[in-house]
Amino acid sequence: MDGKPGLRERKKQRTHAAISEAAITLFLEHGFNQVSVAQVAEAAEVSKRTLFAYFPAKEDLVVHRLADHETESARVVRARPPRTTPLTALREHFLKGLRERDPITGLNDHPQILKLTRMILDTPSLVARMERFKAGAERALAEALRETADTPELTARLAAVQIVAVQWSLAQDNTARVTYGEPADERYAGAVADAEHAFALLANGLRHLPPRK
Amino acid sequence: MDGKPGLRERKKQRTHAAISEAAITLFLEHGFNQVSVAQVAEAAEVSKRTLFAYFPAKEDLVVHRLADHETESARVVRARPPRTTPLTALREHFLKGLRERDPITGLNDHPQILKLTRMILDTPSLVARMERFKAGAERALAEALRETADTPELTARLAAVQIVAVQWSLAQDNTARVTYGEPADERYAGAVADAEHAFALLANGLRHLPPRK
DNA sequence: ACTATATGTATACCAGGTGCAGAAATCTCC
DNA sequence: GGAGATTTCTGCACCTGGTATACATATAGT
Repeated sequence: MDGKPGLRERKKQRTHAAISEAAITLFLEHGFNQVSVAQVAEAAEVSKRTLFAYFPAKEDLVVHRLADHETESARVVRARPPRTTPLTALREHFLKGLRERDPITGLNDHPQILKLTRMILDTPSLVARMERFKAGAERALAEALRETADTPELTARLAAVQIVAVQWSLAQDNTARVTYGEPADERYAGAVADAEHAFALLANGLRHLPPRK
Repeated sequence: MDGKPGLRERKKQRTHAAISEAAITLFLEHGFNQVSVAQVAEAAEVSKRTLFAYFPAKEDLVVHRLADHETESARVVRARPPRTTPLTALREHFLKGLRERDPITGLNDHPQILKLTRMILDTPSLVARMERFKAGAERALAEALRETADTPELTARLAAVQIVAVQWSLAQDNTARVTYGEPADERYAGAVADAEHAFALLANGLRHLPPRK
């Protein structure tokens, strides 16, 4: 598909990677707010102006790595096997993520990833930036539902926001526990049980929330 | 409860109101990003530093008016009549909001409110600020569910994020349509139908999303 | 009226982000 | 392989949101 990326293209990729690496290294060492973009630029041997040509905002130096995940749920729904409901496919995919300790599930305690996760959660501007990913994920998933599940627009959007919110909530819970010190392997069983519970709730609805006596 | 607010207290309230008013006026006239906080401070006849003593960030000049709504769902759940499920109480409350054209439902086309809404939705940093309200609403609602519905922690959190996400989605839809030019009174019937559908989905679950053939 | 305290101001400063003019590298075509 | 067009990088000045410091003013309580 791409026999010769061209020198220019390769150089761009290398610069992009260099900036990102320098940024993550510095951020992990001193904290996001303690490092200025000027310092990152200097460490990457690039001008501040160039840095902003590659990354539109300081926060993107960190979160651009999660860009692929934005459309992950949508892709899973589109690629689901025949006779499988979207929810089933998404549940299976999430459980697979837990098994594989995919950082997106929050169930990963490798020190590097743990530290990065903690930094993100402790930095309001980074959390805000993550929320925008959530919005993107909702849009993409709604689109996938509409197209592959013959679902009316409104239903697709409502289902999408519920699903994304629940996945996010599960991941946050795992992250919180692992961050608190619980080893991922110990948390695994509980994480699976919680995920099953969550997807069951999603499937069966909230009508069983008890009334006031 | 407060017989004598005291001169100091009253002055503070007046300053607060003056700054907020000056800000909204200027923002509506020229746009959020086109007006600097320095200009707002000058219009309110206050120093920049004082402005930041009253409002922690520029965005708060706009969104502080919605602060009350943050715990609205939680209050509704706590105050629900006997033998009423949380979901029923929330549905009734939302429908009442539609009837009364509560701006929080998106179903309000008064020019002032419409313009303000449009401005918020068109300004990324303001949208981000709104997301933080959403998070607060989720926490408060989860707490209310846990306490008044005898629901385990996880279930309460999951239910809360779903409910808040759906309400938000409904409001956004209404806002989009009204912003697009549809009069609120014309939209009303559709908004009610959509809300009923959304709460039914919330109650009954997503298990009926069709499989891939 | 007098003093402790809360509130406001002026000024200087920092960091993220952008606009601009020109230098340097890359590509293209001969 | 070199000349010119094009893209990318750079340095610099500049704007804005937000904070620190040090000082002035107004209020509250006696």
